[in-house]
Amino acid sequence: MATLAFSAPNELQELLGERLKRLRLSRNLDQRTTAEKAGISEKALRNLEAGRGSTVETLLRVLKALEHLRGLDMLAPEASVNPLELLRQPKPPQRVRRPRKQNPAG
Amino acid sequence: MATLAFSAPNELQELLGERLKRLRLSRNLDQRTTAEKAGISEKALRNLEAGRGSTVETLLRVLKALEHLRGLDMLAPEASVNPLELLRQPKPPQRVRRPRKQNPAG
DNA sequence: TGATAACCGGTAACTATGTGCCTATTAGAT
DNA sequence: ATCTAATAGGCACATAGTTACCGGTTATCA
Repeated sequence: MATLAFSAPNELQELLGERLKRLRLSRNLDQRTTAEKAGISEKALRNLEAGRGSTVETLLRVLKALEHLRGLDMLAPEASVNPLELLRQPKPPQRVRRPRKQNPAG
Repeated sequence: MATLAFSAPNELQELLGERLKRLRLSRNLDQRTTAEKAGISEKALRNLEAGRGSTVETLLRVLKALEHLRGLDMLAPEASVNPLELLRQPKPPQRVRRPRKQNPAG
């Protein structure tokens, strides 16, 4: 591990790119085929793999092309609500709730 | 589940956005604080959460702000090489390998 | 070792996203 | 029911990513 400790935005993009590339290689797909399957240009794929900047759409298309959409599940889990909450709340919160005011300290 | 079955690029972006929003709410963070912490504008965060298009950089910054970088680990695992391969290959493949030619069918 | 496909990176034109600002809606607390 | 902060989205301009094309490098096969 250790890699995630850096966590500067650019480093993270490069890290993600490297991993996607390894994922692609493990699928034995070349850039041309992958880009084609994803419906993007080879250059966009290269930029993604090099951590040189991409869009979320490009990322998702590539994940799909690599048949790794399960990664999305893990990126942000479907429901991360506390089971306890479910018992009390009929519907999930739409906003963050903050106490309205401090006690006016009388 | 089921959600991932649709897998049209736009649907996926919206799905990802919804999940990120739920993640943020589960952290009890509002958009302003989150955007600030991530170093992006509130509008960019709104676009991300609404699945209206974002950059990978924005996504990663938000994940970091939500302290959910572990999601990246799972998105694309650090090393997805088959243990068996490790025994034979001194270094991981840099390119996809394809057989050069068919047998000229003599 | 030689051949060649896979990979890499630059540019220019186009398109999409980010930012800042502004107004409207509304969930949730009182 | 009322109040208000959180959320939502439009617009104009700045910035960043995508595409298509190019020539150069190099891993890997033969």
